[in-house]
Order: sequence, then C-alpha cells, then structure tokens
Amino acid sequence: MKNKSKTKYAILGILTIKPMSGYDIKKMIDHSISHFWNESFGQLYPSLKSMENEGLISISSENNGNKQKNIYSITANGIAVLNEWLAISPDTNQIRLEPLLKIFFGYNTDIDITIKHITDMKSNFQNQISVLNIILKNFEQYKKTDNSHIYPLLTVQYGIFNYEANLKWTEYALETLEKLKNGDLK
Amino acid sequence: MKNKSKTKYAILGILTIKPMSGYDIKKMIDHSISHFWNESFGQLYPSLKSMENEGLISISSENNGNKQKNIYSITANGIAVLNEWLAISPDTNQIRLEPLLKIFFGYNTDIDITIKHITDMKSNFQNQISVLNIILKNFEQYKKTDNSHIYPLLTVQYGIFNYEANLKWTEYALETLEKLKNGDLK
DNA sequence: CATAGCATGTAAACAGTTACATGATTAT
DNA sequence: ATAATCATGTAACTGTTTACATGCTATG
Repeated sequence: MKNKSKTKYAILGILTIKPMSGYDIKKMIDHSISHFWNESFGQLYPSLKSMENEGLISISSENNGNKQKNIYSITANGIAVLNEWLAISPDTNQIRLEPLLKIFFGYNTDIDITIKHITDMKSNFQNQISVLNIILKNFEQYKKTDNSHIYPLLTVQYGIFNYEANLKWTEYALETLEKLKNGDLK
Repeated sequence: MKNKSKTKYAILGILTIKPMSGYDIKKMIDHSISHFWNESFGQLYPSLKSMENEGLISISSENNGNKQKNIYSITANGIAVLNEWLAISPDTNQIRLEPLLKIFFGYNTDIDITIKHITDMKSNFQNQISVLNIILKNFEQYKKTDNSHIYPLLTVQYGIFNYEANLKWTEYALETLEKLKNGDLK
C-alpha cells in the first residue's frame, strides 16, 4: 500500500490534452482543476524527472533564443498507466476544512469572530462561482464539435453546484448567528 | 511560516467539551467532525505528549483495575492558544478530490467506468446525508437548554447542504453520461 | 529600467499515514 | 473461547510545502 501520490496521474491526465512544459502543466492545473486539485512546483518537477525515467512521458527540448524549455509528451506506456488508474475506485479522501473547524469551536470565542469568518467564506464562494461561470461559458463553443469536453464540463458543474450550496449555507449561518447575537433565538 | 499543523487546535477544541483520553478524543473526532476533519492515532498521541510539554494540556491518570488511562484536560494556557488561533482568518485549503480527478480525465477511458465511479459517489453521499440527519435529530434535545450547541449544529448543516448538492450533481452527471452513451446528446 | 511573468530546479523541514506492537476488557 | 473494542504508543516511510537559487523575456 505504498506509492499513494496521485501527482503523476494528474500530470499524465494533463498531458493527454497536449504536450506541455512543466510550467505550463502547473498553469493548466491552476486554471482548470484547481477547485478540486492542486500541485506545487516542488512536487511537479521531481515527478516529471522520475516519470521520464519510468517511460511514462518523453521529453523534447525547445529553444527560443537563449531560453530553454522542456516539452513533455505522454507515451503509450503512460496512457496505459493512466487508464489502469482511472479504472480503480477512487479513494474517499480524508478532508480537512479549517474554516469549519473554527466554526465548530466558535462558542469559545466572540460571536463576531465567527461571523467575520463566515462572511469571508461567503465572498470567497461568490468569487469562485463567478470564476467557474466564466469557465462554463468558454465551454459553450466546444459543444457542437467534440464530446470529450463533457467530462471536464461535469467537474466545473460540480464546483458550481457545490459553491452555490455553500453560499446558501453561509447566508443561513449568518442569519442564525445574527439571531443568536440579538437574543432572538428560541 | 512554520508550525502549520492544525492537529493541536483540533485537540484543544475537543478538550473544551470535557477532559478525555486520547482514545476518546479520536472517537469524538470520528463521530462529530469527521465530515470535515480527521486525525490518526499516529498523529494524535505524539501531539498529546508535546502539548503537555508546552503546557497546553494537563494529564491525570485514571486506574480501572490493571488498565491505565490518561485523561487530558485543557489548561488556561491552552484556552488562550485556542482563542488566538480561532481569531485568525482560516487557511483556504488546497483540496484534492480524487474522484473528480478521475472524472475530469474520464474521456480517456470507457464511459461505464466513469458512470460506475459516479454511481458509487451517489450512494456514498446518500449514506453521509442519512448519518448527518441522525446527528441533526440528536441536536434537537439541546435546543432549549443551551445556545453553544449552535456552532456544532451549523457544521452539521454545512455537511447536509453540501452532500445534498453533491447528490443532485451525481444525478445530473449520470443523466448526462447516459445521454452521451446513447448518442442523445446534441 | 523595473516589474511581472516565464522557466527550472533543489534542499530542508514538516506533516501525515500505515503498519506494527502490546495488552486489557467486554460482549457474544 | 473468541472477537470486538478499549487503550497507548513507536518507527518507517511517504508526501508536500516552502524557501531558496538562478536567469531569461516581455511590457509599461
């Protein structure tokens, strides 16, 4: 039960879109799956190196003037490994949501502190929703040509469903806490 | 920017409920906050030891026959440290949801594999919802006596809001994929 | 000409899980 | 009796972030 890191599968998946540099892989992750998946450079570059040694990806250097860029492509072997992983039931993850932990123990502190935290969460959810809605709109153009866009689209919609529910919860929670503050709760 | 582990704050928070053994802290976490926070024994016991050294908690041994049990209580210092942490804006966390990653890259594999994964997610969400509804019902009895229950209650409702939205998403996603499978998508 | 972004990488430190080890008690 | 649960802990390993280091290129 070793080798639990999913980083290499994330990389393999991203490289099915097109060959890319490490920097571009990071950007792609940040711009397309960051609402449910994140990677850091400190994880990414060493992974690319070891994945090349394993034959999962191949490297080709590109020179623009003095600047060198490594372009990685997924190999047939890499595709096979990705497919194998895709077929396995995903881990149900051990989540840790710090904001919720602070709310749970909120009775130890001033009510306005919790109200502040939830207000911050609210505006954060609103921002996330508008970002995802922009992404959603960009998907419209693909609709006619290609069906493979459906899968990424579903994950965007997951995010929207989720953040919309969280947003409604913040409104409900703020109402409840305001009532508690004013002694209107019975 | 060191000392990022939140384990000790989770422990301090749990100990504000009442003095407990390490084993009981773990059980309490599993039964009350596990839908947004988890700890393992391997993290818990060493943390308890170091927290005692720091004076955040105090230990008193209890002997039932031959069995020894360490009961931990939060100290005044521990309460101060907890309060300090509660007032700081929570980290927006770097989430990693493996199921979503598999769905995003689902176009690389057979559609029935993705359908299976989402079907599993659906029944998982249904289970979570019924567990949280039972917990919710247990809260009813507190309502009249004490207002501090409001904070934990809000986190339960967060879970319900969330899982209900996720459940609806699975239904929508399964519909979409069935259409795609039958060529009814245009 | 300075700032932001492109581009790659390493090292240290820390976080966290899993497996192992041990033994008592309670319920079936 | 035997299985489940109570109870505490350690060690090895793995995973991950953060900070640091370097230097180029485009833009205002």
